[in-house]
Amino acid sequence: MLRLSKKADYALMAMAHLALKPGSASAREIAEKYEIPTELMAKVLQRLARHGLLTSQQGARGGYTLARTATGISVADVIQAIDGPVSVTACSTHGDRCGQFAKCNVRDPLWRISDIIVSALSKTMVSELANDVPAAVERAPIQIAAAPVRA
Amino acid sequence: MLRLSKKADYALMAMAHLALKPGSASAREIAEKYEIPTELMAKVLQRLARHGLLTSQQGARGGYTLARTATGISVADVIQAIDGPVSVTACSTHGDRCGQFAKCNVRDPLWRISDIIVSALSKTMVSELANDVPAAVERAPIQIAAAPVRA
DNA sequence: TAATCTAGGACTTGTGAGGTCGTATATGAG
DNA sequence: CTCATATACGACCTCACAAGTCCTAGATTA
Ligand code: SF4
Ligand code: SF4
Repeated sequence: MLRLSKKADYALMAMAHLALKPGSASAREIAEKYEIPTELMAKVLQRLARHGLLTSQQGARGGYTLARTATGISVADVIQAIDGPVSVTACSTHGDRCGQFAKCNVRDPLWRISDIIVSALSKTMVSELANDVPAAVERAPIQIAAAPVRA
Repeated sequence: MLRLSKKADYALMAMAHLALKPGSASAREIAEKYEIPTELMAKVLQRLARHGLLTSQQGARGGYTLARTATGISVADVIQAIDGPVSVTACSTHGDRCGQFAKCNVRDPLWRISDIIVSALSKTMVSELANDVPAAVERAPIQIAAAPVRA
């Protein structure tokens, strides 16, 4: 439960890889290194590129590069590029009202929890994935009202 | 993505309902009130009872009651009772090692995020779901190291 | 012009969530 | 006593979606 998709997982691995590696890397290269199905990795990278997180270079000797610096891309960015908006409840996105929407008694509290999660994802940058922070020493506390992140 | 299951959702609604209502309530009663499939609601409640979050009374005029006070049950308790341990990654539980486990470069950072999420869920009590806190005024900040909550 | 790469749609497969059914058992009311 | 109303629980069905495959087109370089 609350698990993120494999594609998103792959995406994060690729981003972390690109954050370290200078220059560009091809889909095949990354896929083989992490034992990810090549075609699937390609698709994931394409999506990241389409969402402006990566820049792509076509043709032989082509590949992908981070579009911004690794400190400027959050894992929330990556996840949302792959899986769409993060939503804890079925009702959170647009008018996706589940059958219980009208009578629901837990909607607001759950949205608040959702904000905490999105906030946590937004504050963790790809750079932190790459050079895995040694000990999470003194990180900024997550404040509830700190996330105006909703879609 | 990162959505919680419908069953968990139903469970939280039921818990919030029971937190308000004095005495006990039957599965059918709750199911009808929130337009939840009766048989499914029953199953969810049974599971909550088996995990010690509810006490059940069989037979006519039977039903369910909160086993503890609403301030003593967290939404993490409820979710875990229904869906098992909260895990952001496929590898988080026991030896559920996905194919990439060996070469994975994002495992640790993701677990840290997972801890933040679990922490948020553990700090929100069923009582807060019930009488939806007026404005989330001054809540304790979520600290990263604050969650020794793993399984 | 052949090899290598991205781009992207169409397709197949597998899994698990959501929901249903059937049956056994407990219990109070009439 | 027995009937209506509950919980208890396993087996089953169904269907959407995640994960993965395949195929074709177009860019780039050696
Ligand atoms: S049950 Fe309530 S919280 Fe869950 S999806 Fe429906 S409206 Fe949203
Ligand atoms: S890819 Fe890494 S983080 Fe994701 S499940 Fe596998 S081991 Fe865990």
